[in-house]
Amino acid sequence: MTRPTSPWQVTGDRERQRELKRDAVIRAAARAFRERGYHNTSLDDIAAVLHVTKPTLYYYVSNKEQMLFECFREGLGRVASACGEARGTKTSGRARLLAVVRGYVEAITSDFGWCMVRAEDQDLSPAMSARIKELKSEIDQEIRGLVRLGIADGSIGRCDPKMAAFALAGALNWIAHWYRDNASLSANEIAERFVELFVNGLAPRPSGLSGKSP
Amino acid sequence: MTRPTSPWQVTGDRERQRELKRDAVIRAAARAFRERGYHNTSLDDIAAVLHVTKPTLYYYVSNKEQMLFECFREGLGRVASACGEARGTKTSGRARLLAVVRGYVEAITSDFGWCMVRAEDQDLSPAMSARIKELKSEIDQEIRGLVRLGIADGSIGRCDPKMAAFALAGALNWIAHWYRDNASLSANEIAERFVELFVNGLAPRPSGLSGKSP
DNA sequence: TAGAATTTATACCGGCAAGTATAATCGCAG
DNA sequence: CTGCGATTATACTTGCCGGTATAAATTCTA
Repeated sequence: MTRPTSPWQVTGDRERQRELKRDAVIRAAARAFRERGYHNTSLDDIAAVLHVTKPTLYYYVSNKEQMLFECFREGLGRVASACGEARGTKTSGRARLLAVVRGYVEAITSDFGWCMVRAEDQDLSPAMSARIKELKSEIDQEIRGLVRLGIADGSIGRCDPKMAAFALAGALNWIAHWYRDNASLSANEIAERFVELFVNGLAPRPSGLSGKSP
Repeated sequence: MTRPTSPWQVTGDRERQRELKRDAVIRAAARAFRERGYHNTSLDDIAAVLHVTKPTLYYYVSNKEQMLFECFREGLGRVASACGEARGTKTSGRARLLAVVRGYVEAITSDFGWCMVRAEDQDLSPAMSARIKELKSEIDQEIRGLVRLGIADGSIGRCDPKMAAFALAGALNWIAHWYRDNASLSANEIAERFVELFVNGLAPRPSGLSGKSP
């Protein structure tokens, strides 16, 4: 019911262009939000970065709130797909958890890291807010599941999966507060150290059997 | 140079009243911010909770920004004093760290927990923002110091103190995101589990010598 | 090259909320 | 009860910013 008959699919190039521009808008928004915060960023600011004017933004996005939503989604989506990949592999619970951690750090240090964790879902409409909560909850459940799996297969010691998931996610999310692009550590290095820390804990280990079980 | 001569100190009751009311304003602000976020909270909202009107608030506080600042300070101050107490005791680095964790959880689950970690210092004037950063940095340094101390005295295993402090603080700060007053776990229980987790790590331990060294 | 669709800009509206005169009250000392 | 400081309320101004009506420019198709 759009476009009568023959040239149903446009040049294809036009659509691609549009998509790219839309992505650029979302990206610019994400960066601006990270730097100044959601409420301290005006649409004019975002437009200026792109050398465009405000109405142009509205051509690609329906309103400011939706920009935030898309940023949320982009970031969370990356973590979710890391979870998905981990589920594919058939290694131990601990190994899978570590894979997720790597993907998580990657996502959190991206442009969308800020939105992912520091943006307030209060700033979203109830419907969008609910959707975000849902996505976050899925990730949380995924992590808890991996911890439980690890406990079951013996690759992780006994602990409260819920608390472990909270602590791990908290430590990871917090990276968004202190990470800077020019940081001394790369995303991967950070992931390695976090893994080391969470696996071995702070207590001194009787050296030798540090942590390479299943 | 205020109040000529004799009754320098007023009734004392008057001053006390004022102080109490001011505290009530800050508290109300903290609660409102936590529920709706800083930018979604109007001064009229805060005033309404106190059954007062907006100008009354200005009698106790110079502007909205200062309210946020005071909330920040209150929360951070509590953590700082936990650090101070820990420094008093002469126990192992690990024991002191655990004491700090308890105080930290207490602070983060208070009314000021939200402001402490989720409020954006972007919303503060450069001067105030700088002051907050300073306070946060002091706490961070304190924690790193305890980790180093623990490593030195053998109560903590070898690790990167900076990363350990980041991970620990992150996990703790994140509590502000999920903690609800009616939660099943009390602040103290949360602290215990976190300590257990961070001390022992996720890897299974050869049972027996779990973690009660110096 | 006509003209339709797509893309962008100019110029405006409206509302909300921070902050502020100004004046009315309240409570206590004399 | 009287007058002065401390406290609170009424009613307003002001600026910002999200959102939009409208028209111009650009690009593709035929």
